Amino acid sequence: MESKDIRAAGLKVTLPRLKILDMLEGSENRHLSAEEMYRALLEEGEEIGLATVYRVLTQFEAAGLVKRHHFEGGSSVFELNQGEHHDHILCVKCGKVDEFYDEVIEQRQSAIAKEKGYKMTDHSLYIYGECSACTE
Amino acid sequence: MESKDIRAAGLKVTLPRLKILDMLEGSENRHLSAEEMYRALLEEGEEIGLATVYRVLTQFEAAGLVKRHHFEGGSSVFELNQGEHHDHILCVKCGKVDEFYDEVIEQRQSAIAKEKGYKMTDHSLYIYGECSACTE
DNA sequence: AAAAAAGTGAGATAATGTATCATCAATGGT
DNA sequence: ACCATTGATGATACATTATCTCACTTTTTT
Repeated sequence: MESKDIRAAGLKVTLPRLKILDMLEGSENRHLSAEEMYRALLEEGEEIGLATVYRVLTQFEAAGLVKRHHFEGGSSVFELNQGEHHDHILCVKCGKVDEFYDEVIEQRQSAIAKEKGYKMTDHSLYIYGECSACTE
Repeated sequence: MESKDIRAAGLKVTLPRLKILDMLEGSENRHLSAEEMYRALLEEGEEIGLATVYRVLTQFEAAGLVKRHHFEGGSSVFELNQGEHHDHILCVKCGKVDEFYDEVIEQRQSAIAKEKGYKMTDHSLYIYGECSACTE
């Protein structure tokens, strides 16, 4: 019952918000763009405007429910924020996205920020390449 | 004499191209957006169109003369590609950009790509934070 | 159930970047 | 140095992604 999460974010529980959360939880693809969600909702027969999708995702992001990523060359994608921080590696051919977490990299990043006199608030690391399926 | 570089890229040596290269070489700020360069050129009295700035920068990028970066939240910025690869750490308040290179991170990235079955072609790492000047 | 508060959808608008095309300039052979 | 060829330019139209506006609707509160 994800309506709890919505309420906890200080937002009213509305149909668009429930549908969007459902979609992020239920989808095969953990990383969806606003446009993709909008089209999928249309196909389900929901009458939800694109502006609403963007608006809701931005609110969810502010509330920490989802994470927004700017992958190279395209639109932003969103994924459920389920605790664990991770970075992304993606295939430039087929668009496949994998996740990883590397403690060494995390530590080096903190060390670098400190060394340069920055109070780190965020970081983004994307590795681009060709996945095994596309290389063959 | 940077006209050599332009010629080596298979491009004709034209005034817009020279001016843009000059600007990238001479600027205090190593990281400039197309729009910034366009406005600076206007102020210098050059009659160079914005489309030309974008076109030339894209060609320079293809030729390996410049690197394009997509920092969070804004437009792309360009910097001269002077050999050494490096990553960026930037201040979310004042926009300051610092560069760094960390061998450990580079190695871990390669290792992760291999581990996940990707042939790595590129990667981007941005650390965001507040610089020492802005923290006070 | 009514009032107050917040959310919604359609379309306008913004921001960034690319494509088109008539005109103009740089290069290379003479 | 001239001129033909090839490529480059600038103005503007267009494309894409995302946000803003506002009349109307839905939630929530009372």
